Amino acid sequence: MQKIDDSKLKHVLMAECDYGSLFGSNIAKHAQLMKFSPQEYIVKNQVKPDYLFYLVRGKAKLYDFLANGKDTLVDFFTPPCFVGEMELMDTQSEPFSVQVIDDCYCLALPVAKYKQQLLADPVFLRNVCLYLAHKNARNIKTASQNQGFTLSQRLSAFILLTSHDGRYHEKHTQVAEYLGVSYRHLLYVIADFVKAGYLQKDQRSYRIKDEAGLQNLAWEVNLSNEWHEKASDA
Amino acid sequence: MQKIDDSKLKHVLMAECDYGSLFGSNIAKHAQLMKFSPQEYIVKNQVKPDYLFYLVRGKAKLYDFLANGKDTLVDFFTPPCFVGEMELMDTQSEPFSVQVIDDCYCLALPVAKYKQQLLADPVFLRNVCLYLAHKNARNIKTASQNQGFTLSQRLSAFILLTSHDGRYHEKHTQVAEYLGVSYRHLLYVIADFVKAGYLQKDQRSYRIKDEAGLQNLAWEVNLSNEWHEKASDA
DNA sequence: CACTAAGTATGAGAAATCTCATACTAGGAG
DNA sequence: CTCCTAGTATGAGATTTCTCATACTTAGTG
Repeated sequence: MQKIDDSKLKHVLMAECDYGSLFGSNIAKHAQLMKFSPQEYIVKNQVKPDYLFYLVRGKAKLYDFLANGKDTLVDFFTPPCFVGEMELMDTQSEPFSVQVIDDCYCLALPVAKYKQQLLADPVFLRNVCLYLAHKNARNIKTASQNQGFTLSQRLSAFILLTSHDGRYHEKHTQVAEYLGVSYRHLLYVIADFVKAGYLQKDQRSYRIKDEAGLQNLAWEVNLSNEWHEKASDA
Repeated sequence: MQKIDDSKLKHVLMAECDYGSLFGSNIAKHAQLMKFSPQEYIVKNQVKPDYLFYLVRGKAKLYDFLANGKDTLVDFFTPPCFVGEMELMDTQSEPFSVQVIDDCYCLALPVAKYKQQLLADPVFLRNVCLYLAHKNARNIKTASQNQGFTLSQRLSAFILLTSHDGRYHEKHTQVAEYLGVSYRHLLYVIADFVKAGYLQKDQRSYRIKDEAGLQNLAWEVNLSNEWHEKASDA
Protein backbone atom coordinates (compact mmCIF):
# COMPACT_ATOMS: atom_id res chain seq x y z
CA MET A 1 0.00 0.00 0.00
CA GLN A 2 1.20 3.39 -0.91
CA LYS A 3 -0.19 6.79 -0.09
CA ILE A 4 -0.32 8.99 -3.13
CA ASP A 5 0.08 12.70 -2.68
CA ASP A 6 -1.00 13.85 -6.06
CA SER A 7 -3.88 16.15 -5.41
CA LYS A 8 -4.56 16.65 -9.08
CA LEU A 9 -5.00 12.94 -9.67
CA LYS A 10 -7.04 12.72 -6.51
CA HIS A 11 -9.46 15.33 -7.72
CA VAL A 12 -9.79 13.76 -11.11
CA LEU A 13 -10.67 10.42 -9.55
CA MET A 14 -13.06 12.01 -7.11
CA ALA A 15 -14.88 13.79 -9.86
CA GLU A 16 -15.01 10.65 -11.95
CA CYS A 17 -16.96 8.68 -9.38
CA ASP A 18 -18.80 11.61 -7.89
CA TYR A 19 -17.26 10.88 -4.53
CA GLY A 20 -18.52 14.03 -2.86
CA SER A 21 -22.13 13.11 -3.43
CA LEU A 22 -21.80 10.04 -1.27
CA PHE A 23 -21.86 12.24 1.78
CA GLY A 24 -24.16 14.81 3.21
CA SER A 25 -21.30 16.90 4.51
CA ASN A 26 -18.08 18.11 3.03
CA ILE A 27 -16.12 15.24 4.45
CA ALA A 28 -14.84 14.12 1.06
CA LYS A 29 -11.95 16.51 1.14
CA HIS A 30 -10.34 14.58 3.97
CA ALA A 31 -9.98 11.48 1.87
CA GLN A 32 -6.51 10.21 1.17
CA LEU A 33 -5.62 8.60 -2.14
CA MET A 34 -3.98 5.21 -1.89
CA LYS A 35 -2.67 2.67 -4.30
CA PHE A 36 -2.56 -1.08 -3.79
CA SER A 37 -0.62 -3.48 -5.96
CA PRO A 38 -1.73 -6.92 -7.14
CA GLN A 39 -1.70 -9.59 -4.44
CA GLU A 40 -1.87 -6.97 -1.69
CA TYR A 41 -4.76 -7.00 0.74
CA ILE A 42 -6.96 -3.96 1.09
CA VAL A 43 -8.70 -5.65 3.99
CA LYS A 44 -7.15 -8.67 5.52
CA ASN A 45 -8.89 -11.56 7.16
CA GLN A 46 -9.48 -10.82 10.83
CA VAL A 47 -7.76 -7.45 10.77
CA LYS A 48 -9.96 -4.43 11.22
CA PRO A 49 -9.19 -1.81 8.62
CA ASP A 50 -8.30 1.70 9.72
CA TYR A 51 -9.99 3.28 6.75
CA LEU A 52 -13.22 3.30 4.91
CA PHE A 53 -12.20 2.75 1.33
CA TYR A 54 -13.86 3.63 -1.90
CA LEU A 55 -12.43 1.77 -4.83
CA VAL A 56 -12.16 4.06 -7.85
CA ARG A 57 -9.78 2.21 -10.15
CA GLY A 58 -8.67 -1.37 -10.46
CA LYS A 59 -10.11 -4.71 -9.56
CA ALA A 60 -10.14 -6.77 -6.40
CA LYS A 61 -11.70 -9.93 -5.07
CA LEU A 62 -13.46 -10.89 -1.87
CA TYR A 63 -12.38 -14.11 -0.27
CA ASP A 64 -13.62 -16.26 2.48
CA PHE A 65 -11.08 -18.59 4.00
CA LEU A 66 -12.36 -21.86 5.37
CA ALA A 67 -10.73 -23.80 8.15
CA ASN A 68 -9.93 -26.74 5.93
CA GLY A 69 -7.58 -24.56 3.96
CA LYS A 70 -9.99 -24.03 1.12
CA ASP A 71 -10.90 -20.57 0.10
CA THR A 72 -13.83 -19.27 -1.84
CA LEU A 73 -13.80 -16.32 -4.14
CA VAL A 74 -17.08 -14.80 -3.12
CA ASP A 75 -17.26 -11.71 -5.25
CA PHE A 76 -15.37 -9.29 -7.39
CA PHE A 77 -15.02 -5.63 -6.55
CA THR A 78 -15.10 -3.28 -9.46
CA PRO A 79 -15.17 0.50 -9.21
CA PRO A 80 -16.87 2.31 -7.87
CA CYS A 81 -17.53 0.54 -4.63
CA PHE A 82 -17.03 0.65 -0.90
CA VAL A 83 -14.53 -1.56 0.83
CA GLY A 84 -14.49 -1.88 4.58
CA GLU A 85 -17.99 -0.56 5.13
CA MET A 86 -19.04 -3.64 7.07
CA GLU A 87 -16.36 -3.04 9.61
CA LEU A 88 -17.31 0.60 9.90
CA MET A 89 -20.92 -0.19 10.63
CA ASP A 90 -20.25 -3.00 13.02
CA THR A 91 -17.19 -3.24 15.17
CA GLN A 92 -18.18 -6.77 15.96
CA SER A 93 -18.05 -7.93 12.42
CA GLU A 94 -15.38 -10.21 11.11
CA PRO A 95 -13.56 -8.79 8.11
CA PHE A 96 -13.31 -10.99 5.07
CA SER A 97 -10.27 -10.65 2.87
CA VAL A 98 -10.18 -8.29 -0.06
CA GLN A 99 -7.24 -8.96 -2.32
CA VAL A 100 -6.10 -6.87 -5.24
CA ILE A 101 -6.19 -8.32 -8.76
CA ASP A 102 -5.22 -5.26 -10.80
CA ASP A 103 -3.68 -2.08 -9.39
CA CYS A 104 -6.26 -0.48 -7.15
CA TYR A 105 -6.71 3.17 -6.38
CA CYS A 106 -8.80 3.92 -3.33
CA LEU A 107 -10.10 7.00 -1.65
CA ALA A 108 -9.67 6.36 2.05
CA LEU A 109 -11.23 8.04 5.06
CA PRO A 110 -9.68 7.38 8.46
CA VAL A 111 -12.32 5.57 10.48
CA ALA A 112 -11.16 6.69 13.90
CA LYS A 113 -11.54 10.32 13.04
CA TYR A 114 -14.75 10.37 11.06
CA LYS A 115 -16.77 7.42 12.21
CA GLN A 116 -19.10 9.46 14.37
CA GLN A 117 -19.79 11.90 11.64
CA LEU A 118 -20.40 9.23 9.04
CA LEU A 119 -22.79 7.29 11.22
CA ALA A 120 -24.94 10.36 11.63
CA ASP A 121 -25.09 11.26 7.97
CA PRO A 122 -28.28 10.03 6.30
CA VAL A 123 -26.99 10.58 2.80
CA PHE A 124 -23.98 8.42 3.46
CA LEU A 125 -25.99 5.81 5.30
CA ARG A 126 -28.48 5.59 2.48
CA ASN A 127 -25.69 4.99 0.04
CA VAL A 128 -24.20 2.28 2.17
CA CYS A 129 -27.58 0.62 2.57
CA LEU A 130 -28.09 0.69 -1.14
CA TYR A 131 -24.68 -0.70 -1.75
CA LEU A 132 -25.12 -3.47 0.79
CA ALA A 133 -28.52 -4.38 -0.54
CA HIS A 134 -27.20 -4.71 -4.06
CA LYS A 135 -24.17 -6.62 -3.01
CA ASN A 136 -26.33 -8.97 -1.03
CA ALA A 137 -28.72 -9.52 -3.90
CA ARG A 138 -25.84 -10.28 -6.21
CA ASN A 139 -24.31 -12.69 -3.73
CA ILE A 140 -27.57 -14.52 -3.32
CA LYS A 141 -27.96 -14.81 -7.07
CA THR A 142 -24.46 -16.13 -7.53
CA ALA A 143 -24.70 -18.57 -4.68
CA SER A 144 -27.98 -20.02 -5.76
CA GLN A 145 -26.81 -20.28 -9.33
CA ASN A 146 -23.73 -22.11 -8.16
CA GLN A 147 -26.02 -24.64 -6.58
CA GLY A 148 -28.76 -24.81 -9.11
CA PHE A 149 -26.83 -25.07 -12.33
CA THR A 150 -24.20 -27.31 -13.68
CA LEU A 151 -20.76 -25.98 -14.48
CA SER A 152 -21.30 -26.12 -18.23
CA GLN A 153 -24.30 -23.89 -17.86
CA ARG A 154 -22.67 -21.41 -15.56
CA LEU A 155 -19.46 -21.39 -17.54
CA SER A 156 -21.15 -20.62 -20.81
CA ALA A 157 -22.99 -17.76 -19.17
CA PHE A 158 -19.72 -16.57 -17.70
CA ILE A 159 -17.89 -16.77 -21.02
CA LEU A 160 -20.56 -14.80 -22.80
CA LEU A 161 -20.48 -12.25 -20.01
CA THR A 162 -16.76 -11.68 -19.89
CA SER A 163 -15.71 -12.06 -23.52
CA HIS A 164 -14.78 -9.16 -25.74
CA ASP A 165 -14.80 -9.21 -29.53
CA GLY A 166 -15.60 -12.87 -29.61
CA ARG A 167 -12.62 -13.77 -27.48
CA TYR A 168 -12.50 -15.21 -24.02
CA HIS A 169 -9.38 -14.84 -21.96
CA GLU A 170 -9.79 -15.04 -18.26
CA LYS A 171 -7.41 -16.86 -16.00
CA HIS A 172 -8.60 -20.38 -15.46
CA THR A 173 -7.38 -20.43 -11.91
CA GLN A 174 -9.45 -17.42 -10.96
CA VAL A 175 -12.51 -18.52 -12.85
CA ALA A 176 -12.42 -21.91 -11.17
CA GLU A 177 -12.43 -20.24 -7.79
CA TYR A 178 -15.21 -17.89 -8.75
CA LEU A 179 -17.42 -20.59 -10.17
CA GLY A 180 -16.69 -22.68 -7.13
CA VAL A 181 -15.24 -25.74 -8.83
CA SER A 182 -11.86 -27.36 -8.99
CA TYR A 183 -9.39 -26.20 -11.56
CA ARG A 184 -9.33 -29.69 -12.96
CA HIS A 185 -13.01 -29.81 -13.54
CA LEU A 186 -13.06 -26.42 -15.20
CA LEU A 187 -10.42 -27.60 -17.63
CA TYR A 188 -12.47 -30.67 -18.45
CA VAL A 189 -15.49 -28.63 -19.29
CA ILE A 190 -13.51 -26.17 -21.36
CA ALA A 191 -12.03 -29.09 -23.25
CA ASP A 192 -15.56 -30.31 -23.85
CA PHE A 193 -16.53 -26.92 -25.21
CA VAL A 194 -13.64 -27.07 -27.63
CA LYS A 195 -14.55 -30.60 -28.65
CA ALA A 196 -18.16 -29.56 -29.12
CA GLY A 197 -17.02 -26.72 -31.35
CA TYR A 198 -18.19 -23.90 -29.10
CA LEU A 199 -14.69 -22.60 -28.54
CA GLN A 200 -11.45 -22.73 -30.41
CA LYS A 201 -8.16 -22.27 -28.72
CA ASP A 202 -5.62 -19.97 -30.26
CA GLN A 203 -2.45 -19.26 -28.39
CA ARG A 204 -3.27 -17.44 -25.26
CA SER A 205 -7.02 -17.05 -25.55
CA TYR A 206 -10.13 -18.78 -26.82
CA ARG A 207 -12.19 -17.72 -29.75
CA ILE A 208 -15.93 -18.16 -29.60
CA LYS A 209 -16.92 -20.29 -32.57
CA ASP A 210 -20.51 -21.06 -31.77
CA GLU A 211 -22.10 -18.33 -29.78
CA ALA A 212 -25.55 -19.74 -30.31
CA GLY A 213 -24.45 -23.00 -28.77
CA LEU A 214 -23.21 -21.23 -25.69
CA GLN A 215 -26.31 -19.07 -25.51
CA ASN A 216 -28.30 -22.19 -25.59
CA LEU A 217 -26.46 -23.72 -22.68
CA ALA A 218 -26.52 -20.48 -20.74
CA TRP A 219 -30.14 -19.96 -21.50
CA GLU A 220 -31.61 -20.97 -18.19
CA VAL A 221 -28.95 -19.23 -16.14
CA ASN A 222 -29.52 -15.97 -17.91
CA LEU A 223 -33.23 -16.41 -17.74
CA SER A 224 -32.99 -16.38 -13.97
CA ASN A 225 -31.29 -13.05 -14.19
CA GLU A 226 -33.34 -11.31 -16.86
CA TRP A 227 -36.33 -12.23 -14.91
CA HIS A 228 -35.20 -10.03 -12.10
CA GLU A 229 -33.93 -7.30 -14.31
CA LYS A 230 -37.26 -7.15 -16.05
CA ALA A 231 -39.01 -7.04 -12.73
CA SER A 232 -36.99 -4.05 -11.64
CA ASP A 233 -37.69 -2.20 -14.87
CA ALA A 234 -41.35 -2.22 -14.04
CA MET B 1 -52.32 -12.35 5.81
CA GLN B 2 -54.46 -10.94 8.52
CA LYS B 3 -54.36 -7.58 10.21
CA ILE B 4 -54.58 -7.91 13.94
CA ASP B 5 -56.21 -5.15 15.90
CA ASP B 6 -55.16 -6.14 19.35
CA SER B 7 -53.32 -3.15 20.65
CA LYS B 8 -52.37 -4.89 23.85
CA LEU B 9 -50.65 -7.71 22.01
CA LYS B 10 -49.08 -5.20 19.69
CA HIS B 11 -47.54 -3.33 22.55
CA VAL B 12 -46.26 -6.45 24.20
CA LEU B 13 -44.56 -7.51 21.00
CA MET B 14 -43.17 -4.05 20.41
CA ALA B 15 -41.70 -3.95 23.86
CA GLU B 16 -40.27 -7.41 23.48
CA CYS B 17 -38.13 -6.53 20.50
CA ASP B 18 -37.56 -2.94 21.43
CA TYR B 19 -39.18 -1.83 18.22
CA GLY B 20 -39.26 1.84 19.11
CA SER B 21 -35.52 2.04 19.40
CA LEU B 22 -35.08 1.14 15.75
CA PHE B 23 -36.14 4.62 14.81
CA GLY B 24 -35.00 8.11 15.60
CA SER B 25 -38.52 9.43 15.57
CA ASN B 26 -41.75 8.30 17.08
CA ILE B 27 -42.82 6.52 13.95
CA ALA B 28 -43.22 3.16 15.68
CA LYS B 29 -46.73 3.93 16.82
CA HIS B 30 -47.94 3.83 13.22
CA ALA B 31 -47.02 0.21 12.83
CA GLN B 32 -49.75 -2.28 12.15
CA LEU B 33 -49.63 -5.79 13.56
CA MET B 34 -50.08 -8.57 11.02
CA LYS B 35 -50.17 -12.30 11.11
CA PHE B 36 -49.10 -14.64 8.33
CA SER B 37 -49.83 -18.34 8.23
CA PRO B 38 -47.53 -21.11 7.09
CA GLN B 39 -47.02 -21.28 3.33
CA GLU B 40 -48.07 -17.67 2.90
CA TYR B 41 -45.68 -15.18 1.38
CA ILE B 42 -44.66 -12.10 3.29
CA VAL B 43 -42.84 -10.89 0.24
CA LYS B 44 -43.49 -12.56 -3.04
CA ASN B 45 -41.12 -12.98 -5.92
CA GLN B 46 -41.30 -9.95 -8.19
CA VAL B 47 -43.99 -8.19 -6.22
CA LYS B 48 -42.98 -5.06 -4.38
CA PRO B 49 -44.22 -5.11 -0.82
CA ASP B 50 -46.35 -2.25 0.45
CA TYR B 51 -44.92 -2.45 3.92
CA LEU B 52 -41.66 -2.52 5.73
CA PHE B 53 -42.00 -5.51 7.98
CA TYR B 54 -40.30 -6.38 11.21
CA LEU B 55 -40.67 -10.01 12.12
CA VAL B 56 -41.28 -10.41 15.84
CA ARG B 57 -42.62 -13.94 16.16
CA GLY B 58 -42.43 -17.01 14.00
CA LYS B 59 -40.10 -18.29 11.35
CA ALA B 60 -39.81 -17.74 7.63
CA LYS B 61 -37.49 -18.60 4.79
CA LEU B 62 -35.92 -16.67 1.97
CA TYR B 63 -36.05 -18.29 -1.43
CA ASP B 64 -34.52 -17.65 -4.75
CA PHE B 65 -36.34 -19.18 -7.69
CA LEU B 66 -34.26 -20.20 -10.63
CA ALA B 67 -35.46 -20.37 -14.20
CA ASN B 68 -34.99 -24.10 -14.43
CA GLY B 69 -37.67 -24.55 -11.83
CA LYS B 70 -35.23 -25.18 -9.03
CA ASP B 71 -35.36 -23.08 -5.97
CA THR B 72 -32.81 -22.40 -3.32
CA LEU B 73 -33.54 -21.81 0.30
CA VAL B 74 -31.10 -19.01 0.88
CA ASP B 75 -31.66 -18.12 4.48
CA PHE B 76 -33.97 -18.40 7.44
CA PHE B 77 -35.60 -15.41 9.04
CA THR B 78 -35.93 -15.58 12.77
CA PRO B 79 -37.13 -12.75 14.99
CA PRO B 80 -36.31 -10.07 15.32
CA CYS B 81 -35.52 -9.05 11.78
CA PHE B 82 -36.50 -6.78 8.94
CA VAL B 83 -38.33 -8.07 5.92
CA GLY B 84 -38.72 -5.94 2.84
CA GLU B 85 -35.96 -3.51 3.68
CA MET B 86 -34.21 -4.11 0.38
CA GLU B 87 -37.22 -2.97 -1.51
CA LEU B 88 -37.57 0.10 0.67
CA MET B 89 -34.01 1.17 0.03
CA ASP B 90 -34.00 0.48 -3.64
CA THR B 91 -37.06 0.65 -5.79
CA GLN B 92 -35.08 -1.00 -8.53
CA SER B 93 -34.38 -4.08 -6.57
CA GLU B 94 -35.97 -7.38 -7.34
CA PRO B 95 -37.78 -8.87 -4.35
CA PHE B 96 -36.89 -12.41 -3.42
CA SER B 97 -39.57 -14.57 -1.90
CA VAL B 98 -40.07 -14.79 1.82
CA GLN B 99 -42.32 -17.66 2.77
CA VAL B 100 -43.70 -18.42 6.21
CA ILE B 101 -42.70 -21.63 7.99
CA ASP B 102 -44.35 -21.11 11.38
CA ASP B 103 -47.00 -18.51 12.12
CA CYS B 104 -45.40 -15.10 11.73
CA TYR B 105 -46.28 -11.91 13.50
CA CYS B 106 -44.96 -8.76 11.89
CA LEU B 107 -44.98 -5.11 12.70
CA ALA B 108 -45.64 -3.37 9.42
CA LEU B 109 -45.10 0.22 8.37
CA PRO B 110 -46.76 1.39 5.14
CA VAL B 111 -43.96 2.28 2.78
CA ALA B 112 -45.81 4.82 0.72
CA LYS B 113 -46.56 6.97 3.72
CA TYR B 114 -43.32 6.82 5.66
CA LYS B 115 -40.62 6.15 3.14
CA GLN B 116 -39.36 9.72 3.05
CA GLN B 117 -39.19 9.94 6.76
CA LEU B 118 -37.41 6.63 7.15
CA LEU B 119 -34.81 7.43 4.54
CA ALA B 120 -33.85 10.55 6.43
CA ASP B 121 -33.56 8.92 9.82
CA PRO B 122 -29.96 8.07 10.71
CA VAL B 123 -30.92 5.80 13.59
CA PHE B 124 -33.10 3.71 11.36
CA LEU B 125 -30.60 3.73 8.53
CA ARG B 126 -27.85 2.61 10.85
CA ASN B 127 -29.96 -0.29 12.00
CA VAL B 128 -30.71 -1.33 8.47
CA CYS B 129 -27.05 -1.12 7.53
CA LEU B 130 -26.13 -3.25 10.47
CA TYR B 131 -28.80 -5.73 9.65
CA LEU B 132 -27.79 -5.92 6.00
CA ALA B 133 -24.14 -6.27 6.87
CA HIS B 134 -24.83 -9.18 9.20
CA LYS B 135 -27.17 -10.85 6.81
CA ASN B 136 -24.62 -10.53 4.08
CA ALA B 137 -21.85 -11.94 6.22
CA ARG B 138 -24.02 -14.89 7.16
CA ASN B 139 -24.95 -15.51 3.55
CA ILE B 140 -21.34 -15.45 2.48
CA LYS B 141 -20.44 -17.90 5.22
CA THR B 142 -23.22 -20.26 4.32
CA ALA B 143 -22.53 -20.10 0.62
CA SER B 144 -18.85 -20.72 0.94
CA GLN B 145 -19.43 -23.53 3.38
CA ASN B 146 -21.85 -25.09 0.95
CA GLN B 147 -19.07 -25.14 -1.56
CA GLY B 148 -16.12 -25.92 0.61
CA PHE B 149 -17.44 -28.76 2.72
CA THR B 150 -19.00 -32.07 2.02
CA LEU B 151 -22.57 -32.76 3.04
CA SER B 152 -21.57 -35.04 5.93
CA GLN B 153 -19.56 -32.23 7.40
CA ARG B 154 -22.20 -29.59 6.98
CA LEU B 155 -24.97 -31.87 8.09
CA SER B 156 -23.27 -32.81 11.31
CA ALA B 157 -22.69 -29.15 12.07
CA PHE B 158 -26.33 -28.49 11.26
CA ILE B 159 -27.57 -31.31 13.46
CA LEU B 160 -25.52 -30.14 16.40
CA LEU B 161 -26.78 -26.63 15.85
CA THR B 162 -30.47 -27.40 15.62
CA SER B 163 -30.90 -30.26 18.03
CA HIS B 164 -32.49 -29.92 21.46
CA ASP B 165 -31.99 -32.31 24.34
CA GLY B 166 -30.01 -34.70 22.22
CA ARG B 167 -32.74 -34.98 19.63
CA TYR B 168 -32.79 -33.87 16.07
CA HIS B 169 -36.06 -33.35 14.30
CA GLU B 170 -36.04 -31.04 11.37
CA LYS B 171 -37.94 -31.70 8.19
CA HIS B 172 -35.71 -33.45 5.74
CA THR B 173 -37.25 -31.67 2.81
CA GLN B 174 -36.41 -28.26 4.23
CA VAL B 175 -32.98 -29.22 5.37
CA ALA B 176 -32.12 -30.58 1.95
CA GLU B 177 -33.05 -27.27 0.42
CA TYR B 178 -31.14 -25.31 2.96
CA LEU B 179 -28.01 -27.36 2.64
CA GLY B 180 -28.35 -27.20 -1.09
CA VAL B 181 -28.47 -30.89 -1.88
CA SER B 182 -31.09 -33.26 -3.19
CA TYR B 183 -33.48 -34.84 -0.80
CA ARG B 184 -32.20 -38.20 -1.91
CA HIS B 185 -28.64 -37.44 -1.06
CA LEU B 186 -29.53 -36.08 2.32
CA LEU B 187 -31.32 -39.30 3.14
CA TYR B 188 -28.29 -41.30 2.09
CA VAL B 189 -26.05 -39.39 4.41
CA ILE B 190 -28.48 -39.62 7.30
CA ALA B 191 -28.69 -43.35 6.74
CA ASP B 192 -24.89 -43.42 6.90
CA PHE B 193 -24.97 -41.55 10.18
CA VAL B 194 -27.33 -44.13 11.58
CA LYS B 195 -25.17 -46.94 10.28
CA ALA B 196 -22.10 -45.32 11.75
CA GLY B 197 -23.85 -45.08 15.10
CA TYR B 198 -23.97 -41.29 15.27
CA LEU B 199 -27.75 -41.18 15.19
CA GLN B 200 -30.52 -43.52 16.14
CA LYS B 201 -33.94 -43.21 14.72
CA ASP B 202 -36.90 -43.39 17.02
CA GLN B 203 -40.32 -42.77 15.60
CA ARG B 204 -40.53 -39.22 14.44
CA SER B 205 -37.11 -37.92 15.39
CA TYR B 206 -33.49 -38.91 15.67
CA ARG B 207 -31.56 -39.32 18.86
CA ILE B 208 -27.93 -38.31 18.95
CA LYS B 209 -25.96 -41.34 20.05
CA ASP B 210 -22.43 -40.21 19.41
CA GLU B 211 -22.09 -36.49 19.77
CA ALA B 212 -18.34 -36.70 19.75
CA GLY B 213 -18.46 -38.41 16.40
CA LEU B 214 -20.56 -35.62 14.95
CA GLN B 215 -18.40 -32.97 16.57
CA ASN B 216 -15.49 -34.56 14.93
CA LEU B 217 -17.04 -34.43 11.50
CA ALA B 218 -18.31 -30.91 12.03
CA TRP B 219 -15.01 -29.83 13.40
CA GLU B 220 -13.67 -27.99 10.39
CA VAL B 221 -16.96 -26.34 9.56
CA ASN B 222 -17.33 -24.97 13.04
CA LEU B 223 -13.73 -23.95 13.11
CA SER B 224 -14.41 -21.66 10.19
CA ASN B 225 -17.11 -20.03 12.23
CA GLU B 226 -15.52 -19.81 15.66
CA TRP B 227 -12.64 -18.22 14.02
CA HIS B 228 -14.79 -15.31 13.09
CA GLU B 229 -16.66 -15.25 16.33
CA LYS B 230 -13.41 -15.15 18.21
CA ALA B 231 -12.24 -12.37 15.97
CA SER B 232 -15.29 -10.32 16.76
CA ASP B 233 -14.91 -10.82 20.49
CA ALA B 234 -11.60 -9.08 20.36
C1' DC C 1 21.66 -17.84 -17.37
C1' DA C 2 19.41 -20.65 -13.82
C1' DC C 3 15.77 -20.71 -10.53
C1' DT C 4 11.19 -20.09 -9.06
C1' DA C 5 6.28 -19.22 -8.97
C1' DA C 6 2.06 -19.12 -11.41
C1' DG C 7 -0.52 -20.68 -14.87
C1' DT C 8 -1.66 -24.30 -18.16
C1' DA C 9 -2.61 -29.22 -19.39
C1' DT C 10 -3.92 -34.06 -19.08
C1' DG C 11 -4.69 -38.84 -17.08
C1' DA C 12 -6.66 -42.10 -13.74
C1' DG C 13 -9.57 -43.33 -10.29
C1' DA C 14 -12.69 -42.15 -6.65
C1' DA C 15 -16.27 -39.48 -4.20
C1' DA C 16 -20.19 -36.76 -3.95
C1' DT C 17 -24.30 -35.87 -5.72
C1' DC C 18 -28.18 -36.15 -9.01
C1' DT C 19 -32.39 -38.03 -11.45
C1' DC C 20 -36.01 -41.08 -11.77
C1' DA C 21 -38.94 -44.60 -10.18
C1' DT C 22 -41.56 -46.47 -6.70
C1' DA C 23 -43.89 -47.08 -1.98
C1' DC C 24 -45.52 -46.25 2.28
C1' DT C 25 -47.48 -43.11 6.03
C1' DA C 26 -49.82 -39.44 8.49
C1' DG C 27 -52.89 -35.65 8.76
C1' DG C 28 -56.22 -32.36 6.91
C1' DA C 29 -60.43 -31.43 3.97
C1' DG C 30 -64.67 -32.72 2.30
C1' DC D 1 -64.44 -42.51 5.99
C1' DT D 2 -61.91 -41.33 1.74
C1' DC D 3 -59.02 -38.59 -0.88
C1' DC D 4 -55.14 -35.85 -1.30
C1' DT D 5 -50.89 -33.72 -0.12
C1' DA D 6 -46.55 -33.52 2.11
C1' DG D 7 -43.21 -35.95 4.04
C1' DT D 8 -40.57 -40.18 4.50
C1' DA D 9 -37.92 -44.15 2.44
C1' DT D 10 -35.09 -46.91 -0.62
C1' DG D 11 -33.04 -48.77 -5.04
C1' DA D 12 -30.52 -48.35 -9.49
C1' DG D 13 -27.80 -46.02 -12.53
C1' DA D 14 -25.84 -41.86 -14.36
C1' DT D 15 -23.39 -37.26 -13.86
C1' DT D 16 -20.79 -34.08 -11.85
C1' DT D 17 -17.06 -32.96 -9.55
C1' DC D 18 -12.91 -33.97 -6.72
C1' DT D 19 -8.10 -35.46 -5.50
C1' DC D 20 -3.67 -36.62 -6.72
C1' DA D 21 0.04 -37.12 -9.79
C1' DT D 22 2.71 -35.36 -13.31
C1' DA D 23 4.62 -32.02 -17.00
C1' DC D 24 5.27 -28.25 -19.68
C1' DT D 25 5.47 -23.13 -20.32
C1' DT D 26 6.19 -18.40 -19.27
C1' DA D 27 7.48 -14.28 -16.79
C1' DG D 28 10.10 -12.43 -13.29
C1' DT D 29 14.35 -12.36 -10.24
C1' DG D 30 18.95 -12.79 -8.56
